[in-house]
Amino acid sequence: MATGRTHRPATRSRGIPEATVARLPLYLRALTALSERSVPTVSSEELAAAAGVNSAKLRKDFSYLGSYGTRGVGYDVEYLVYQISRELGLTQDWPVVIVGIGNLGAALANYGGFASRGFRVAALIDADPAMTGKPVAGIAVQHTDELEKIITDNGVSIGVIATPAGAAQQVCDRLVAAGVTSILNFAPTVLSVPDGVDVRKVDLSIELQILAFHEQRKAGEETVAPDEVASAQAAAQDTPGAAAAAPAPLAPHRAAPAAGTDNGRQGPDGDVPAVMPA
Amino acid sequence: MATGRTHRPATRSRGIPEATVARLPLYLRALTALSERSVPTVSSEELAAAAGVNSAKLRKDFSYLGSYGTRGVGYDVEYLVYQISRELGLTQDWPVVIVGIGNLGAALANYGGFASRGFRVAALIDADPAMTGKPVAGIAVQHTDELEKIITDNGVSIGVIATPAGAAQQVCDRLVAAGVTSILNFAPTVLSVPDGVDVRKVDLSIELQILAFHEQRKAGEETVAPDEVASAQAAAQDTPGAAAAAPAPLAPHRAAPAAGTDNGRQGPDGDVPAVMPA
DNA sequence: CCATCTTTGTGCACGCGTTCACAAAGACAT
DNA sequence: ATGTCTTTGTGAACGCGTGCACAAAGATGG
Repeated sequence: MATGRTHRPATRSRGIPEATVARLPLYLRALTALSERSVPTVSSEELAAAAGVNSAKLRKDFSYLGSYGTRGVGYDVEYLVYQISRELGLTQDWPVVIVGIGNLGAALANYGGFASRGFRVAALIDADPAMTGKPVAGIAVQHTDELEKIITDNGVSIGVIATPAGAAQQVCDRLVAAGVTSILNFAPTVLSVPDGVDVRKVDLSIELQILAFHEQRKAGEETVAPDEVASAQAAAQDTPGAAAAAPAPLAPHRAAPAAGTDNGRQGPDGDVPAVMPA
Repeated sequence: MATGRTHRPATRSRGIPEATVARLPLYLRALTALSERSVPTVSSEELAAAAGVNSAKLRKDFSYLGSYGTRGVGYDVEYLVYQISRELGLTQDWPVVIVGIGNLGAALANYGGFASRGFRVAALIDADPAMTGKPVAGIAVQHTDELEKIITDNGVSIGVIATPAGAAQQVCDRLVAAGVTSILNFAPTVLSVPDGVDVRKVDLSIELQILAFHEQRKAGEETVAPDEVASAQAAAQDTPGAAAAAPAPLAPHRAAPAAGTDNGRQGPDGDVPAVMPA
C-alpha cells in the first residue's frame, strides 16, 4: 500500500472513516469477481473471507454507507458494486497523468488496473526529449514543457509521479500549480504540498525494509527464548550473532561523534558494512 | 503504501509497535541524506520535518529503540543510522527473488532502492519460456521450474510477486513451500498463507481509488451538500426485494463500465480475471 | 399466522497509536 | 559551581479502529 497520506487531519467526511475507505476497493474487487460469476447475493461472511477481512468489520464498514443488506439473505452483489463505486467516485471518469516514463512509469502505463475502474491515462509526460513522441502503452509520450497545458486541457486532477527522487518535488509543485489536487507518489521523497492536496505514497524500498524487520525477528526467535528479556531490551536487541561486539548502546558518553569509527564497522556481523550507502 | 499485512495479530515483538516499524525506514532515509551532507547531529524537530512527521511521534518512536539522543543537542546522525539499520535487520544481506518479469517485474528489478539497502536480487523468475535466459537489469531470467532450487540454493526468505492475479496464489504457495517466509505482493489478489508468513501488499489500483474518493468529496464540497441523496437512497431502499428476482436495481450509469476501450475480454484488473477461491 | 432460522446492523469494550505537555538531563556560559 | 537554555524522553489523556456479542429484521416453512 502507499504509506500514509498527507494533511487532511480527520478525514471523516460526514461519516466514512479513513480505514473504511481504504477497504472499499478491496470489497469492490471481490464483488466484481462475484458479479462476473453471476452470483446474485453474498453474505458478509463469504465476502469477508474473499476480501481477507473480519466479517464484523465488513458489516460495520458497510453500515457507514447505509443499510444495503437484507437480513437473513445477505447483500445483492450488483447493487453493492454500484453503491461502493458511487461512494468511491468511480462512476465518473478520472483522467490521470503519469509523469516520469522510466521503467516504473511504463509499467504503470501498461497496468490494466487503471483503465478498468474509471481511470483513464490522459497523458504520459517525461523530461527526456528523447522520449517525446515515443509510444508507450499506445500513448505518445509528451515533454514536460507541455505539463501545464495538458493538465488544464484535460481537466486532470490526479497525477502520478514516477520520476527520480530529485525531480519529484519540482514536478509536484508544477502539478499542483496547474490544478492537480491528488497525487500518487512513487518517488522515494517526502513531498510537501499545500493544504487541500492529497498525497499518497507508494514506496517499494520501505515495504521491503518492513519485511526485513519481521524476517530478522523470526530468525532471532528460533535461537533465543523470546520471553521476558525486558531488561535486555534497552541494552541490546540485536541478533544473537551481532550482539557480541556492539558498542555499549546505552552509553550517553560518546560525546565525540565517532562517526564511522566504532559503530560504523560491525565486527562479527561482517557481511555488510553497517553504514548504508545511498 | 502497501495496504495492510496478513496474519500476525499483535505484531509487537516485545517492544516495537508496528506503526513505529513502518516509520523507521522513513527516518533512515532522511538520516542517510543528512549523513551524506556530513551533518553530525540533528534535533528531533529537524529530522521530523525532513521525514514529514510530528516531532513528538519521532521521539516516541526512537524511545522504543533506546535512549540514543543527547538532551540539549539532538541525535548523532551516524550512530542513529546504524542503530535503525540494525533494528530493521539491514546490517545483513537479504537475497530476494522477483517472480513475474513483466513490465512491473522489470521495473522492480531495475529499481535502485533495492540493492542500496541490503537487498540483493538473487534471481528473476518467469513462467514464460520465451523469457528464460533473457537478461533483465543485468540478470538472466530463470524459468519457474527452477523456483524451488533457486530458493533453497540461495537461502532466499523474501519473495516478490509481480505476476498476474491468476498466478499469484500458486506462486505464493510454491514460494512458501520452498522456505520463503516474507512476501511482497503486487498482484491484485488476497493471498492466503500459513501462520508465520508475512505478506505485505502493494496495490496501485487501490491507491488511485482512495484518491478518487477524496477527490470526489473535494469536488462535492464546493457545490452543494453532496450527501443526503435521500431520494436515491429511499428509492433504493425498497428495491432489494425485487432485486433477488430481477436483474437488480442498478443505477443508470455504467451498468457495464464500457468506459473507453477494452473490458470486453479482460478481467476487472486487466491482468487476469480474478477468480476468487470461495 | 406463528415459529424458527439465518444474517444483518450496532452498542460496547478494549487496545493501539497519536499528541500534548512537562520534568529531567545535559550543554554552555559566567 | 551555579544558572540558564536547549532538547530529549515519557506519563497521561484522547480518539480511532477492531472485534465481540446480541437484538432486530426479515426469510422460510408449517
